[in-house]
Amino acid sequence: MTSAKVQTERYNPQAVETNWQKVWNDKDLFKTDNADPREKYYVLEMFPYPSGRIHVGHVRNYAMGDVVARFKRAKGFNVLHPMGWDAFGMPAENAAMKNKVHPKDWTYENIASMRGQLKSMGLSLDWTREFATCDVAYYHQQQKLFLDFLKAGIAYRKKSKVNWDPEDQTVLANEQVIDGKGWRSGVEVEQRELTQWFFKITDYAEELLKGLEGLNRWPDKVRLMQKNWIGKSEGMSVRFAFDGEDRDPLEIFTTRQDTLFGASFMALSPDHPLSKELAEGNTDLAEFVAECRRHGTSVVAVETAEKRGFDTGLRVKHPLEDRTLPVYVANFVLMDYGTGAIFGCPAHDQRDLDFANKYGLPVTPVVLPSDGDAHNFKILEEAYTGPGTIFNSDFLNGLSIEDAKKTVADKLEKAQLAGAQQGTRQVNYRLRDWGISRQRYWGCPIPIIHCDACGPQPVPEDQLPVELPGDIDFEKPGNPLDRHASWKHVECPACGKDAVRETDTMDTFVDSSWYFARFTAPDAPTPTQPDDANGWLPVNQYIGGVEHAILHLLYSRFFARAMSQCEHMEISEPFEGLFTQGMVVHEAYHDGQERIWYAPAELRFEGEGSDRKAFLVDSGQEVSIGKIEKMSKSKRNTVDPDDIIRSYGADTARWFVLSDSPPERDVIWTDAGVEGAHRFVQRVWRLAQEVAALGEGTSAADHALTAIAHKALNSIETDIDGLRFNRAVAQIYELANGISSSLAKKSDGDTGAIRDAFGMMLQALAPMMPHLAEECWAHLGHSDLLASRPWPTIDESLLSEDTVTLPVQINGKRRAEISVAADAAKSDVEAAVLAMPAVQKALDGGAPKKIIVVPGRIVNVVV
RNA sequence: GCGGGCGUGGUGAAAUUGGUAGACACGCAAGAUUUAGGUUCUUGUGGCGCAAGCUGUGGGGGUUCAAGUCCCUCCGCCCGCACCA
Repeated sequence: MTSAKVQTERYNPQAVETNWQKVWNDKDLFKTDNADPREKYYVLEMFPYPSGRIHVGHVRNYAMGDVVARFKRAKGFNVLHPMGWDAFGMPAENAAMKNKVHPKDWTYENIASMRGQLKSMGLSLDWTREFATCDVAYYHQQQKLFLDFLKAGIAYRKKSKVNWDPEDQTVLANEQVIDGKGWRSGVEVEQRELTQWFFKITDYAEELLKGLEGLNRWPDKVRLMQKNWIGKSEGMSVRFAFDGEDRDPLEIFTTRQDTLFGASFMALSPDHPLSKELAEGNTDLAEFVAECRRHGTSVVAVETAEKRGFDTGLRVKHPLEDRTLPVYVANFVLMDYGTGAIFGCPAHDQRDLDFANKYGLPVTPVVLPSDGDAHNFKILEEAYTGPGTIFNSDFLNGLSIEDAKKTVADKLEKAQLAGAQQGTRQVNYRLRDWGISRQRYWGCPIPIIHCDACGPQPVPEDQLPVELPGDIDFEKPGNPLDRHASWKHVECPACGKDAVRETDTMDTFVDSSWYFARFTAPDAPTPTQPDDANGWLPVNQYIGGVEHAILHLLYSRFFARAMSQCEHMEISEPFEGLFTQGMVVHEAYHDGQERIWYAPAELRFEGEGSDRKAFLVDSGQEVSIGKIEKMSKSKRNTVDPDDIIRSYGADTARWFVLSDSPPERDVIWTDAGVEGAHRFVQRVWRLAQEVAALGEGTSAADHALTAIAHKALNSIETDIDGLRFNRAVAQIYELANGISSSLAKKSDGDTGAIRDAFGMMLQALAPMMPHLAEECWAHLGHSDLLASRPWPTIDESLLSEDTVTLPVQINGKRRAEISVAADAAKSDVEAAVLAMPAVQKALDGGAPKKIIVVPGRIVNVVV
């Protein structure tokens, strides 16, 4: 140890962080100017629901976004990095019912405290663009959008089956129904027919599907999930004429028209109009239909349900041969897919086979596997769904499945031309229209007035916004808007007679389907102002949790198209790049039966590894250390970011969530990890003081440390661009190690190189630990702000070495190394390698069988 | 059931996409500094072995001069969808 010890003081994050936050804020450093001519870059994290407190998942999400924002700013982009609040929704109403606080007050108070928490993280956000979706100005625009959609035929009303919670007296979304029971009330959910507002997302099914192909900066996983959700299947609709009945033909949808000769029955959904009609005159059938309805929704019921049916006695004619098929009502046929009716081909569909076996219907195989024997191929308990050749099928015999599908489709379509109405090619999607009506108070009112004489009328534009009333009571269950004494009673805008407002509000997913567009124009009178939106959209980098892979992201993609159709903007995709980050998880502690859960702060720990034990601090009682799982209030395994920021500072928290774990993977929160992160903060500060104490020195451009710094910055740049923050962090550690060892053995003349390398390290650090970097930068005597400094220019000439060390393998095992010029010819390398003693020894006087030289990589000698 | 992903030291993980497996960090061990603890610094740290060396990326097999990476197969874990005709 040759260097004189520099007396260092400890870094005090609390004072330093608030100071720099104030400096940045006073200079409006992160306020975005739409007129700025530089290239635009829009980075957005999924905006939070104002639950009251931020959690470490938010910290991770916003830290990642902030790294990108600060880095892109340093790279010279005009960056938009805004923040807002997804503020409508049930929790506010639940709080109102429980604590007698108005949802509005509850929400805005939560926003105020969460805003304070986010500000303490030192995020480079443009706070002037902040809004909450419950702001009247925001939902005003949303109501206008709704009316535009209505005019364009994108919004419509229809009767539909919904999940109705009789306790809470509201409609529940499918994901709010758990095992057939309401997620909040725990009461058995009923199926009700209600008239609801829908968005015609199905009109965009094909576009939404095609658009996925172009989203190459989205995770494959999310694209695949959306593809499956849209669920395109190509087949045909086939019409079966009734035998001896004067009825319209029975229309079914199939993707397997090639197996038509194997058909042995028809099956209707219990909800099919024909089932309902027949049930009216048949009490047994009516009973069967009612029973089917009682089952249905819950996952368990579906899994275990036996295939059951009811023979209606009706018969239809087979479209391709001279025979008839019985028509059943069956519990496994869904009304809301296809036409609600199917033809059953037991040999090649497991459900149909189970059904046929139960009711003694014929099972005729028509697809023969390549190793099958046409005379002995039998289907007993397991349907054959694999590839093969068509047989037992008249004119289709010998064709492949694909050719048979085509032949049948052609034939039935031709028959249709001839007036026989037999079939048409058809594409079906699993995707359904989006029902947006919710019987709730705390949401965006649907701007419609119902008049007995004129029907539903849009609220005229000059009467917008339809504001939520402030005086509201939550004493009784049901929709408070509907109960309100005066709010809903209005005049019909068309005829002036007494009429009532629509009292349903919109699904909160509507609010989050276009908020990214609202950020682009801070004071826009229209939703987006096309000029601004078009310059900023699509969002260049969107970051959020994978739990929104389907609904939110699909709805937003739909909105981008629908809003473009209504001329609010001109884009099809809202998010050019998407990154789904992993969760922050933590051990959970319980009483052994997972009934009582304990917070980490209540416990002390003893031992290591498998001997590790946890005890209650108060009583000393031992508790069980449970699984590492998602932080949740109910399991009490949450960590409050405020505590971390108060004791270690925001930079430590940011550094911890960016380190170690790849950002798409879950990260385990541990105290040791946080302390490790904090030690690095202190170490950087010590380095800053030691470097500052060096004083000015001459810069030696050819110093080894200079090359290390340029290489590090170069790969950090690539890593941040690819959102591989954990690798960028590792690079910074290596650079810090390089600087430390140069300091330890410094000689006169190095000081300039050390100062320069440390400065570069601070610039690399700035996107991740902005306060610390800024403080160190100022400590080195700089008068400008690091936060507004451009990213350093990388000297390309320092990135490559003149000589490289190549591993030398003999028969694929590493036996030696050799130093050669980086641009050495293959033959020279070969000669040098062959002259090596280790190689000579291995060759034992002979010649090598083969020698492989991969320039800059490796040499392998095969003997 | 269908679809997708993953499996690397005591731990979190790297590996330029077929080219030195374990970068970086945590932990651990030994030593130094400190009044003590923490901090800090140095050295070591996949396993076996005194060593030369051998071995090693869930198991087995294959392709290749060369496999964590590609192919086949089995095992285990995770996620999504789920009677979608």
